[in-house]
Amino acid sequence: MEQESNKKSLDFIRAIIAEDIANNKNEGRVATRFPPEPNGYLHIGHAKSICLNFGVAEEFGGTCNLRFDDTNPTKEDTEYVESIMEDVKWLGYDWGERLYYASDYFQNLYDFAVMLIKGEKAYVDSLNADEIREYRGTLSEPGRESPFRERSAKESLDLFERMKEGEFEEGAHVLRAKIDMSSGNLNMRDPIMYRILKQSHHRTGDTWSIYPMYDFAHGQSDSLEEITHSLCTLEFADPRPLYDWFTEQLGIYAQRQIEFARLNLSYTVLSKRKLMQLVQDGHVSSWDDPRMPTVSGLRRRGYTPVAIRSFCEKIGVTKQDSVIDVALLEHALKEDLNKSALRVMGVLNPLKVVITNYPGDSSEELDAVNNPEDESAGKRKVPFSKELYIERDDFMEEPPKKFYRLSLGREVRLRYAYFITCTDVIKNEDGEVTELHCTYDPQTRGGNSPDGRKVKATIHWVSAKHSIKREVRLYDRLFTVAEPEGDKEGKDFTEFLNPQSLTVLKDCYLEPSLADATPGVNYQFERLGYFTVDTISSKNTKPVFNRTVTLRDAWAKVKGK
RNA sequence: UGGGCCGUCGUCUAAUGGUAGGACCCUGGCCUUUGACGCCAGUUGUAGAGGUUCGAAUCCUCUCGGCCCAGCCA
Repeated sequence: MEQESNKKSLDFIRAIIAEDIANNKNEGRVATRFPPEPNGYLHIGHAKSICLNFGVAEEFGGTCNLRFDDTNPTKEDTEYVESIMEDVKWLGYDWGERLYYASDYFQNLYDFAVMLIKGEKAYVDSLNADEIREYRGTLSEPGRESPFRERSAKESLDLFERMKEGEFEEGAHVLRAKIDMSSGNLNMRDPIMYRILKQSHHRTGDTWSIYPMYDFAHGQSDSLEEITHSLCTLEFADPRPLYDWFTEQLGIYAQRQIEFARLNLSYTVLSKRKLMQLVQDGHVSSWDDPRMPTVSGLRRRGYTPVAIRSFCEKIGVTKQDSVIDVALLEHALKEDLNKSALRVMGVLNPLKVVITNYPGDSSEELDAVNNPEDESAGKRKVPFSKELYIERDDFMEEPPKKFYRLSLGREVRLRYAYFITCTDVIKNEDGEVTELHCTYDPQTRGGNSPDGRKVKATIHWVSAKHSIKREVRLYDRLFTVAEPEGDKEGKDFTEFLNPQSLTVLKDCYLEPSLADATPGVNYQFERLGYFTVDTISSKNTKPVFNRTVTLRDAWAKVKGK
């Protein structure tokens, strides 16, 4: 088995790392990092990166740092730092002592900048933002050199120090690298290293009035932490030569950056801006709305860390732009939940059933299996009595050909209970079915008939007087189309929002064992799907249940045809 | 059309010059006290054209198509 798993092909990044180790590069050391900017909540795309970076470290006996890329104080906040740490931990990864912040390196970075100025590799530019853009040229035309480009090192140094002292207003000057204004790679056209920002930083407060750009911080941060393999998404391939230029000019440890494709998921959006818009425009309740693809949203929905990690493993790592079918995510979820979730019975759309030949006010308890996939989960008792609720969908007055469930005159099994036969259909003045009268066969207690009689269907139920009434929220995909972004006719992604993404059911009847249900436990409501207690809406009130994902429903497919 | 990256079943992803395989989805069937799960079977693919080679998804050339870059964001 071990040999087999060794033979299993590695993705291109793991192949590179394996080769580096074989060549004793970095003395065989492997060090990665997960470097989020604390300006928002983590989503499933970040989970891919987390699983990759922490996963690689685990597999190759290396380390993985958690580093906050907090170089822009205008967007960052400790609230995000905390949620990010919570999410990474929840996914099951541990950075141990290896918690870093780019802001820890502000002094190092400043010193690096001074070195480059002294070496005439950087200069203070006093053009304004519009002028800099104009001088940068275009994709097909080279840029022009700034009139301040040949400013002396002494003058630049003086200005840079005064920028640091807060002597100038935002935008008055920037520090630029002196590289090549005619490069085909726009990132090399004298990129900005530092800008003046008179903003309080969530960690350094008002210590600094200049802040390094990401491009001048990330590579050096990797270098200072001696990251061997700096894994990032494809859009960072363009500035890679710049990072390499900085480390070379500075003569510091050079990490190797490797880019991979970011995750796209069907029927959702994954850009921070768009997720923000969904929250701000009230299309969802919050960042952790159970319909959101954020880690916190998925967690609240009932996703498990195991499922998310398994998903990340299944999708692989390549450089190809791709859209992963959300069905694969759901598959990974169901695979985990099928093994681990406790089975219970709950009726979402109740229809009353009276067992006419069952003795009036008596009741009894029947044995039910908690998890057929896991014997150690044991059994429980479920109460049975004369009046029950069954699912409205489980009865049809005029059943079509392949409908196996209850109808007038037909016998079905109540799971773990008895065979019942429908004898009467009670309707109101509008002709709606309000109640069913059935008879039960006492010989079939537990669900089997001594005469070997078979029924075609087994349906779930709850005892009316023993059941608990609870609110259940049904979630569906947020968008009606697979790729809501980048519509060919230029429609905004919000035009594809699914108006049915949330259905609230107030009057659901659940078996009494669910009275103690606590958040964080996954249940399978038999024949319906997986559900979990909502963490937010269940505080100081009766628990509310979220439907995590439905079960496969063969009847729904037949019916649909 | 400057630079960078990428094209393998519907969707992901293997095959690193030697039988194009797996997963998801889908379709049948079996099993079933969940129309679940499981099991079995099946459909479908190397963007195109040349070239090199005994042999090409893989190497070369060209064509076509897609993604990213002109923030004092990351």
